[in-house]
Formats: sequence, structure tokens, C-alpha cells
Amino acid sequence: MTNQTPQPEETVERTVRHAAGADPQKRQQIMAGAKRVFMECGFDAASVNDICHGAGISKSTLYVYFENKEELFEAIIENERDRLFEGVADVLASESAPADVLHQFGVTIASIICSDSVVRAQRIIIGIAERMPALGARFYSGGAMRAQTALTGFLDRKVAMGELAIADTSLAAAQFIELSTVALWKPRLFGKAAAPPSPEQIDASVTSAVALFVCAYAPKSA
Amino acid sequence: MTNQTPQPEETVERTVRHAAGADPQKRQQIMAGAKRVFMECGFDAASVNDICHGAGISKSTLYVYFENKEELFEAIIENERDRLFEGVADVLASESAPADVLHQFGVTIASIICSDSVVRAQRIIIGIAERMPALGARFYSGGAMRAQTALTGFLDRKVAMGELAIADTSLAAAQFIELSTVALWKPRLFGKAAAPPSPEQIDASVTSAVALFVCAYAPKSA
Amino acid sequence: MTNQTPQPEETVERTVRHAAGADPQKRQQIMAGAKRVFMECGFDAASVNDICHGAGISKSTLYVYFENKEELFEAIIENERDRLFEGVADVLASESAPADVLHQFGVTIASIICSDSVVRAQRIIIGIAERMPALGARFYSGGAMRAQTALTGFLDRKVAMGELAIADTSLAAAQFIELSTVALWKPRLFGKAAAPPSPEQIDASVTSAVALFVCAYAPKSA
Amino acid sequence: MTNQTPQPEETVERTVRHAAGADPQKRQQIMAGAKRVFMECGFDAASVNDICHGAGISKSTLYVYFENKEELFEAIIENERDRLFEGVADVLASESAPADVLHQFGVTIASIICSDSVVRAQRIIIGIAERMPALGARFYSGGAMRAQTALTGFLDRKVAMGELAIADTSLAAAQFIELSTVALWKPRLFGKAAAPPSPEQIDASVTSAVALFVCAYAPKSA
DNA sequence: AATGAATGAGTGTTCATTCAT
DNA sequence: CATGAATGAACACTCATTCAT
Repeated sequence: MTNQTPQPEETVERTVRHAAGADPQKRQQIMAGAKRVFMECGFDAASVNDICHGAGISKSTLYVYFENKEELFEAIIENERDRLFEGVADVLASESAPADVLHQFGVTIASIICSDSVVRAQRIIIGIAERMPALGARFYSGGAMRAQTALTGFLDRKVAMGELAIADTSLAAAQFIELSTVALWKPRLFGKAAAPPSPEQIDASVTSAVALFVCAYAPKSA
Repeated sequence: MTNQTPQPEETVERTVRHAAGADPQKRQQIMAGAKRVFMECGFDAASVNDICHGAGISKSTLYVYFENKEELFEAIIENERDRLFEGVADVLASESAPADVLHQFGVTIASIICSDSVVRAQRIIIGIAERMPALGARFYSGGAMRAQTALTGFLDRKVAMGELAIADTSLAAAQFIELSTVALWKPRLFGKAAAPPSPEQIDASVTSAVALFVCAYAPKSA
Repeated sequence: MTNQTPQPEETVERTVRHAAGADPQKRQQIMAGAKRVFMECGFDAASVNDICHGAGISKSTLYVYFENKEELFEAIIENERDRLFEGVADVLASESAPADVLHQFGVTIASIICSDSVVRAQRIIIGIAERMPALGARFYSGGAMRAQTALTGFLDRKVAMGELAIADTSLAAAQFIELSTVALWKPRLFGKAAAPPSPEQIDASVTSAVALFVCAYAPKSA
Repeated sequence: MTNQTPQPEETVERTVRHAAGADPQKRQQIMAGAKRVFMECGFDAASVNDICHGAGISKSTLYVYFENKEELFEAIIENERDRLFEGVADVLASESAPADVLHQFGVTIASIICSDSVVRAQRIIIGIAERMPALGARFYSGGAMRAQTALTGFLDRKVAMGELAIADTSLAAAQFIELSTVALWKPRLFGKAAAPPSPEQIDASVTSAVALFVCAYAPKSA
């Protein structure tokens, strides 16, 4: 009684599989405009109307370049992901003492992770992680996780050089990052801290983080 | 796009207007039903229809007890907030060695914070923190923050007793909690880890956390 | 990359299953209005907007009473189906000579089957029979087929009484109906005949039909 | 709602406007591709996108060769119309006894008329006969009607030869065709019979049709 | 106090068609 | 001649909310 459609065939392919929306420049323009709207409103509250208006295109054009709202959103996130933590590993190349390098790394990453734009993006991703867990996972792996991987490599080198004594460098890296944003990131994420932390606040957190880290992982002097 | 204004503090008038027609028992019934739907769908995706159906009431009745969907959601969260971390401070009353107490506390809080229900709630709160920052702030203060406060008190006592040497106990408490969920909570939040961590995983994180903590904050033996 | 939604649960039932739209009077009003629009435009070309406007209700109200456009259409057809050939069997109760009864039956059914409203309905049903074959089947069974069944009964009686000699009364009934609308129904269906056939045209077709029928199925006089 | 006006006869201007930029081979290619899509989806459900994709051309090119979707459809139908009943008249040239010839003719035409492709085409034509009655009329005239005309000619010859006695040969031809598909075509059209009738079913219908026909129209032996 | 019935404004998506190149 | 790119209008459908009873 309800739905009697047989549709066994569906032979006619229903659309060109979006290899069509070729012009990469326009695609970028759309993504740029859409990003602004998404970041301002979140995924659900950003209407396709708003997005198109914000990107200066018609709704139909949007659907030439992207299959649907979700795909557009994913494309934006995938694009943004890597950019966020881009230069973060550079400071690890420094030849300074490990404690100093760690300090600078901690400050850098805490600044990024607590910045307005990153927090906003994280909120949106987390908010739809229930519905799009793969996207969230990729965002995490490609973003925060990448910084952690870089740090792990740094720690490995220092361990090899005898400057640090760490059993599980991967865990240690995660610990250091977590410590660097202690009492900074969570309040940001939940909206308790309306503005990014001041350099002084960051410095305090990171200084304490380095202290703990060095205390725990400095090589035992014979 | 819908509501971004940070609520101009009309608490009194609001309460009066709606507490009026209110059998508190029915109010609880509605909140219980609505909670299930919100937790399952998220804020935006939970339709008022679903909520009413889930609570066994008519839409009109809902609007007798709550001004709108947002207010209902806030009421639920305010109600739930304290329950989540309820028994967490109990283990701090133990007379065991600080390291053992900390270990048990870390395991307890990591288990809670990474559980399905808590992660789900956090995702929803974080997802709308942009639109309802006050709610997010209160959720954070009343939830995770309360555990941190309890731990701070514990540390204060131990410092007074000379069993620990900590300059900033509040910071130290935050550090310990953060360390206990290292590599556990974030993957959960972002959807990378689909299931709560195993007891073994938790134990490993917490053990390392306690080690760092003791190393850094154990009193210098004269 | 495309769709990563897991949705294993869907526990929250998404809507009341339309036992809701109870008021049968309003339901009838909607169906009456919608029928007019459907008959005028066909299924695809009748927009839900038009339908609502034609029925004097809002779109939302429509969806309280019917799950979707298809269900509304089906309800209308199911409702109409039986009405179309309602009184057609009555003439078969007559005590007149079989040839006379057949003639009157033929005229009646040809008039109905070639009428504007029936042809219009048939066109629409046939047009979507590919997509909704079950509906088409039920329409046919409950409509034209019912007349055929009634006629079969009549023929059975006459055979029993020795007034006709028919091996397969069911086939004979179908033949008679088909013959009665020869050169009348098909042109109507395909749009070649813009108006229903005149009584004279019908009479001619039916007269010839009766002649053939009697010639073939009259009992062999000993 | 879209187009109900019965086309104010602008045939000349239209032809000129479009026959202009027209490589007839490409036109055929387009029609071939579009036919497949139309037959599979129906008129309304076949999107111009699908059609162009199916024909391997761009949308703009389509509109060079055809004024719009309707005109394309009409061109296809006009083209197909005659092909459907192409060889049907051949069997009428046989020198066998009239009854045998009629039987073979009946089987041939019933097979064609109940075939998947013909039923599908008929459904589509009938479905839009309300909107494009002229097309339906031409389809009927050029298709089924042509078979009937051929049969009329055959009957005329047999009457002239004294092998049959028929007052209205045109009516008789229509009657025979109708009888040959009794209980076969209508169920197909309405979707009650999902598959074409078996040869046995067809034979039964046609055999009975010939019997009635011969009984009614055989010359009275003196 | 409680509700069944109703809605206007909005959702994401697709349509047939056109125009600059 | 042919097209890639673009669009406004329309699509079926859902939303949070209100009001007469």
C-alpha cells in the first residue's frame, strides 16, 4: 500500500558524476564563500541559501560543483585541515636546547589550537561528529594529530641523542601537547573563554608543561 | 543564523511567565523524554515533533512548560550537568597514599569523560557553543570543572600535610586530569575512536599521568 | 568520502504514523480538492502547491493527513475506483430477454468508460503504471474488472437457464465489454476523440456487439 | 499546469527556425539516445540532463536541434510510430483460408500490442495525451489504426470475393483486433500483468476471436 | 490545564532553458 | 556549429510555533 515502486533497473545514469564542475577557480571561490558562512553558523544552521548568497553564486551553480551540502562541507574541511597546523613542525628543527624548543613548540601550538578560527572549526566538526564520524576522524588525524606526530619524531631524535629518556615517545608527545593547552583549550571549546588566551596565559601553561616534561623525561644523570 | 544574541538576561520574567502553568512532575517527564531525543539526534536535528512524541505529550503542552526549544534544551542540560560527575570526588576522601588516590581518581574521571553518554552530550554542547555560549560555559563549570575543583582541594590538603609540593594546585589539578585522558578523550570527541577506551588503555594513560605528576610534585626529600 | 553516516539505530520514531490526521471530514475535503487538481494536470504536473491551493489548505496541513504526494494520490484513486462502475451491475437484474439486457449493459458501460472523467482518470493511472504498478492493478481490478465479473455472473445464470451456450463465461464477458467499446474507447484514450461518443455511436457499437455475441453464444436450436 | 494550450499551429515557423542548424545525422543520434531515456523514465521523469547524457551531447546542442523537450519527444514518437506495426499487414497477403489468415494476423498483432516496448510507449503517450492530444491522436492513427486499416482492406477483398459477408468492414476490423487482445492488453496497460502474455494465452484469445468472427461474418450458405 | 489542528516560512535539491564564448 | 557554465523558478517536504476550544 505504501510504496510499490519496483525500480529494478535504474539503468539511466542520473547525473554526470561531478567531474563536470571543472573550473577549479570557481570551485575555490565557492568554497571560500561557503567556509565563511559555515564557520559563522555551523553546519545545520548554515542554509544553502545563505551559502550561495555568501559565495555570490546561484543555488543551481552550487550543485554543479558539489553533490550536496555535506560534500561541500567535507571539501572545505579537507581543504582547511592541513593548513591549520602547517608551520607547526618548523620550530622542531631548531638546534637549541630541548627545553627551549619544546617551549616554543608549545607556545606555537597552543596559540593555534586556541585561536578563534580553529576553535570555531573544531566546534562544528565535533558537533556533527555523530553524523559524520569519518570526517571528524580525518580532521583530527590530519590536524592536531599531525603536530603530535612531528613532535614524536623530534622526541625520538633527542632520545637517540641521549638528551631525553622516554620509553613511549608517542605518548609523551601527546602528553606535552595536552599539558601546553591545560586550562586554555577546553574553556575555549565550551564557550567559557570568549577570547583566545593572552600570550602570558599561554606562556604560563607552557612553562609549567615544559617543567613537568623535563622533570619526567630528562635523562638520569649518572 | 537563527539565534546568536547572548540572551539579555531576562531570567526573572521568563521564569515567572512559565513556571506559572507548571506541574513540576510533568516538567520532569517532559525533560526526561526530550533528553533521550536530544542526546540521540543533537539539538538541530531533534525536531519538536520527535521530542513531544518521545515525551508522550502534545506540542502545545510543551510550549506551556517551556518558552521554546532552546529553553527546553538549556533546562535539560542544566539538570544533567551536575549528575555527570557526581560521585567523582568520593575517591579523594581515601586515606591511601596520594599516588594511589590519584590513580583511582584518574581512572574514574577518564572512564566517565570518555563514556558514550558523556561524549555525546559534550559534542552537542560544543556544537552549539557558538550560538549558546553561556550554556556551554555553565556546562563546563558545573561538570568537568567541578571535578577539577575537588581535586584542587585534595591537592591543597596534601600540600598542607607536606605530602606534595605544588605551587599552583589549581593548575596542577587541571594538568592531572588532562594527563589522565591523554590520547583518549580527543579521539573520542572527534569520532576517531568509535568506542570508549578499554580499562587497559585507561590504566596506561593514568599510570603515566601519575608518574609525571609524582615526579614533578613530590616533595623534595631533604 | 561520500556518505559516512552510520545510523544503525534510528530508535526515535520519526513521526506519528498518520493515525493522527483523524478528522475524516477534512480528509475528504482535501481529497476532493486534490482530485480536481490531479485530474486536471496529471500526477507529475500537479504540484503540491497547486493541490493545497485547490483544496484550500496549507501545505503543512496536507502532510498531517497524508504521508506524501503518492499516498494522497493513491487514497484518491482507491476512493474513486469503486464509485466509477457503481450502478453498472443493476441492469443485469432485469428479467428482459438476454439480448436486451446485454444491450443496455453495453450502453451503460460504454458510456461510463468513455466519459471524460473516467478517461482522464485512466490516462493518469496508466501514465504512472510503470512507477506504481500495484495501484494500476488495483484500479483495474476494482473498476473495469468488477463490471466484467458481474457480467460473468449474469452469463453463468443464463447458461444455467439454457438461454445461452457459453463454454468460458469469463472470457465471453470480457469479449462483450471489449466489443461494446470498439472504436470508441481507444480513440478517447489516445486523445484522438476529444469528446465522449454520442449516444448514436455507442448504440451502433453495442448493437453490433450484441449481434456478434448472440450469434456466437445463442444455444443451438435443436 | 505547465502547458495545456493545444499548440496554435506554428508548424512552419518552428520548422524553419530549427531545421536550419541541423545535421540530420546528429538529429537522429540525439533522437536515438533520447528515445532510450524517455522509454525508460517516461516524459516527465526523463530529465533533459539524462537525455543529453544518454545521447552523448551537451544540453546546448540539444536546443539547437529541438525547440524544447516536448518537441523532441514529439519528433521521437512521430519517428517511432510507424515502425511499431511495420510488418503487420504482410500476413494478410496470404492465400490461405480467411480464418487461418485472421488467426495469424491476430496472433501477430496481439504479440506486438502486448510487448514490453509497445506497452511502455503507449503508457507514456496516454499519460500525456491530456497535455498533447494531437500527438496521441497521430500516434494512434499511425500505429494501431494502420493495422486496422490494413485489415479493413483485407476484409473488403474477401467480401468482394464472397468469402465473407460484412456490412461495415471497418467496424469488423476493429472488432477483430479488439477481440484478439481480450483480457490481454488492458491488464498489461494498467500494470496488472507484469509480463507479456504467453503464446498459449494469445492463441486462446485469438482462437476465440476467430470463432466469433467467423460465426458472425461467414457468408450465409444458401 | 491541555490539546488537536493548523500554518507561513523555510529546507535541500532539481528543473528546463539560455548565453557568452 | 557546438558547448561549458550559469540560472531563476519550481519542486516535494519539514520546521518551530500558535490558537480556538
